[in-house]
Amino acid sequence: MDHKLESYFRAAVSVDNVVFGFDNSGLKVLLIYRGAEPYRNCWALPGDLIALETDLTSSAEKVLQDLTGLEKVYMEQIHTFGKVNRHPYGRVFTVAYFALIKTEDYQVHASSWAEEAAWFPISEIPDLPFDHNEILEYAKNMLKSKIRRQPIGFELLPKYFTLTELQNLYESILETQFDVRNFRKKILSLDYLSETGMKQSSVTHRPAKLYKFNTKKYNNLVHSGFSVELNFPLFPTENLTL
Amino acid sequence: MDHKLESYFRAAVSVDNVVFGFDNSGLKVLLIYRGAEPYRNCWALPGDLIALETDLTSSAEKVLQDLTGLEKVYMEQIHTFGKVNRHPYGRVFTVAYFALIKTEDYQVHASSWAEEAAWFPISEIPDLPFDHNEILEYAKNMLKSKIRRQPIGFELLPKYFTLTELQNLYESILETQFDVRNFRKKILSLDYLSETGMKQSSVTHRPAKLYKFNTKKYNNLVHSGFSVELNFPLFPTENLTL
DNA sequence: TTTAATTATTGTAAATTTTACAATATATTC
DNA sequence: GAATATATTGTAAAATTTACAATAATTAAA
Repeated sequence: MDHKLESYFRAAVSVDNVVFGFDNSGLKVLLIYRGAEPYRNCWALPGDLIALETDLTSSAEKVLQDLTGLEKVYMEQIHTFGKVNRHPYGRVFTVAYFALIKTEDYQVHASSWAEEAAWFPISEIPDLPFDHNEILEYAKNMLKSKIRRQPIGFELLPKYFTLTELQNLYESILETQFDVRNFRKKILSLDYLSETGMKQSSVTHRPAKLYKFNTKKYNNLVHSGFSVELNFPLFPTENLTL
Repeated sequence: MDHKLESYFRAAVSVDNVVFGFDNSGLKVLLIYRGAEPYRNCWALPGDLIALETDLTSSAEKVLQDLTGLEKVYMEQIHTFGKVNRHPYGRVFTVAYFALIKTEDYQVHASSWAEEAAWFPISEIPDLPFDHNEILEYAKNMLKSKIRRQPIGFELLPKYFTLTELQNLYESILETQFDVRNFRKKILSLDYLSETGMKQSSVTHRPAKLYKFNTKKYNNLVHSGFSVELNFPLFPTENLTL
């Protein structure tokens, strides 16, 4: 078997990141305009081949940092895609990650391998090269399923946010609507939000209270074994099945 | 960059399967005794390097089929592990899968690269080579989390089973206990089990009714958008947080 | 300063689900 | 038929979820 061993060591592995952001107009995904072959001059997910001396996790973080300049971002591995012909240059497996970033903290960097970077509304994603559309679908489903079980939504919001913003975020991701009173009751009952005492300013109507995610409270809850799942549906019995 | 391109194509990718089985004495994992280097003469997860002409998914199925002779088994990708030094022969990424099999259908095959194969109780797993213990932890958590949301438990049981067996299965996987009455009410209310009209035989006590998983009912439920999550806790408020 | 416009905030009763808890039924073996 | 062993079932209390609309706070305009 030893004489065959080297025949296995001719694959490449890449990471592809699905970077989600959120603003008042909804959920967004960051795409780059490829400046290099293959698929030069196409919008695609930010990704790169992995250097053999770099850990998988580090590679994913590096791709994101090169693109956004952000460190310590919420990232999670989604799935690995490995069809034989998914890459024109050879056998390339790709490990997909998703990342959640606060768009207000983000500065566009056109990085080495990207001529441009831009936010695309989740509902207006163009045809992407490789299997990137499939990866994006996976990422969307994972986000949907994850936000129901863990308070990751806060990674997409500014440090201080209103309950209305939070509700909009949940509604965008889950593609459904919630009753205002029930949503607030539920999210506050989970007891990991804190009032900041501050209010919105420069709005032309009653300003909303600003809340923040209370990491300490949350960790205590999790540590004490409390379930922090958000039970849905909360409104006109929408059916959410995974 | 082209002159560097080939430097990326020197990785290998493997699949490692965590194969779960279940019998009256609890949850089991299938391990093989390695007959080849590296880590010859160690118990390890069944896995193999991927041939470059084989799709990722097919490779995972092939490893399992070589080992068990089973096709059309419930399999799902868990996670990909890619630390630089996880394999002594070079840069090897491994994609971990878990599989659920009905042990009664299973025939032990000592396959090409395995001298032996044996079931290990989930609580008695030895030290494993590579990062296999870590992979197994991932798999256990995934199974725990998945069985709460999808009726995959049936993949581990015989075609016909009793509610007591089903409860034992859930209790083994979730490492908790349920009240008999509440468990039955809940699982029957989900309405994807059918009575078969048959009963246990050759037991020395009141025989239990045999049920089966009704795929048609289940698909209808899912299709009609019904949630088939099993809400826990069902018993002395055990705290299950993910 | 009043009015209009806009969004924020809050309570409650009904329905549903979950929980806690133990007595009775059905089979085999002796 | 008595002993043994497991299977099966109901109900009331508690908790959660649901459905539903009036009032509050701010700015801009009149």
